[in-house]
Amino acid sequence: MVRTRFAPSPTGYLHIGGARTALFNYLFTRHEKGRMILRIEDTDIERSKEEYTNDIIEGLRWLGIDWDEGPFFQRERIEEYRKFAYTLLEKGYAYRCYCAPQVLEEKRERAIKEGRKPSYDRTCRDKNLNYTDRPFVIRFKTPLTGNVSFDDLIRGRITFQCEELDDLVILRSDGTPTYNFTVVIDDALMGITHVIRGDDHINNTPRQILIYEALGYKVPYFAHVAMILGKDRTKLSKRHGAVSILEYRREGFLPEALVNYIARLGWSYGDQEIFSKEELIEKFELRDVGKSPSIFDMEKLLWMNSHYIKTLPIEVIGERVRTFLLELGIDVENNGYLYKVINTLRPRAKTLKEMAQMAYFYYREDYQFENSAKERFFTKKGKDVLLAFLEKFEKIEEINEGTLRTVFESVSRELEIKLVDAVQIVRLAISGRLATPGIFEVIEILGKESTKRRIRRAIGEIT
RNA sequence: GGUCCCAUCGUCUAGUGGUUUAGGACACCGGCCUCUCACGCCGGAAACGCGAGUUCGAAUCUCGCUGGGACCA
Repeated sequence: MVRTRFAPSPTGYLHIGGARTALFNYLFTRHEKGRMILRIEDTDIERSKEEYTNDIIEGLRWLGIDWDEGPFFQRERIEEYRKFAYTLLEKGYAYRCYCAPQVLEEKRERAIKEGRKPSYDRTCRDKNLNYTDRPFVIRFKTPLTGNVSFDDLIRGRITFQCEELDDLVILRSDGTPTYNFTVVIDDALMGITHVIRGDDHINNTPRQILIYEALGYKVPYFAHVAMILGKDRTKLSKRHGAVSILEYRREGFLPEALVNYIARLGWSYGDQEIFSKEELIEKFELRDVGKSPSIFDMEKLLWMNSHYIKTLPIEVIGERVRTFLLELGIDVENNGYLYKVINTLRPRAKTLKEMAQMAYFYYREDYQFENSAKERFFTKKGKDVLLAFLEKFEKIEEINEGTLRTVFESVSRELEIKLVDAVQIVRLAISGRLATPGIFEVIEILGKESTKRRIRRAIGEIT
């Protein structure tokens, strides 16, 4: 049975890159009908924060990426790692190293100056030292010769020469285990069969394989996914805008859009662009994941988001846009009126936040009139147009496109202005803006009384 | 600096030796629709990093170079 894990360090928010790694793990696992584990790698006490852990978990939940076991916290497992470090020591796969940090630092600097590789010179490797009164680290005994290779599920065979690897520290002098060690212990103990992670870990892989072998555990399959880069082609970081995935939620993105977008970043299925989650699970294969890094493109994400705004069931959009209306101080029911409003806004809004802003005038009559538009249309002539419109509008029995069109046409004919100008003046009066959904549908939705009040208010604005 | 990875339109990518005048999508440009803004529809511009080799034939295989990235220091 396939077992995977997503193992973030809570030293930062869940960003696009992490979310994609999680998604690929999730899609692969569900496709294979396996089990996915969430493990929080919080051994770096200095930099790990609970705030980040919460952000990661909430981000995953929001995206609909669920897991089967965990979250497990490495901080609670320190004793376990320590035990295994000593096991390696006893079996002769590791040794105590008493080299003082300052001495190591001096040697390193000298090596760099002389143009040699600054790796540990293995002073303590074969001395079998065991002083109890002096601080020491435990180092892994890397083979001096030979090579380590593995068949990456995305990249094919990757080989490293052992000479290039030095004897890495697995347990620090304060008794805390190091990253490359804890990962192996956990992946082995948790029965992980497929490690899907960012390709920034490729260089760690040979060291980890050596530890698996020393411990006698089966080496899992590895799949290294290329990084997601910012516009400047460097690793995505705080400089590139929205940090946490939850920031996208705040900005009015839909999780469906984000999941779809992220999935297509580095993975493809012919020419298809739009995938539901079920479809992704059905079609996702590691062999279709690309090898080259990709650049995050906000424009395409926005397009994807507007696609889902247009196509998701209206009740779903209604429920979600309510949050954003509430932020504008508008508390609404998820009912028929909202649905009418949404239907006019769907083709226009790229985000839910934008949709809420556009919807403001449908719910409130205290909207501001756009300044430049006011200057252009709220003139003496404009006032006449509004007065004429109001007079005719009050007389019509039923509000529909036909009757409204007649009103606009006669107003423009009588005052000798273009139809478009009559429409724009009324549009500005009833919404405060010059770009809105079609004027007829807007008036139909607002209703006769509200429309009249709005027109009168606008007339009052004109001096 | 060392190691490792990567390389098709600006961006995401299809393409696995001939079906390719290299396809789709975003963005961009033009047109249509039209009460504004959008949506939609139609059309356009836009790429195989360079150089050798293998082959009858290479975007596709091999090597080198160049460029980019990551990790370690």
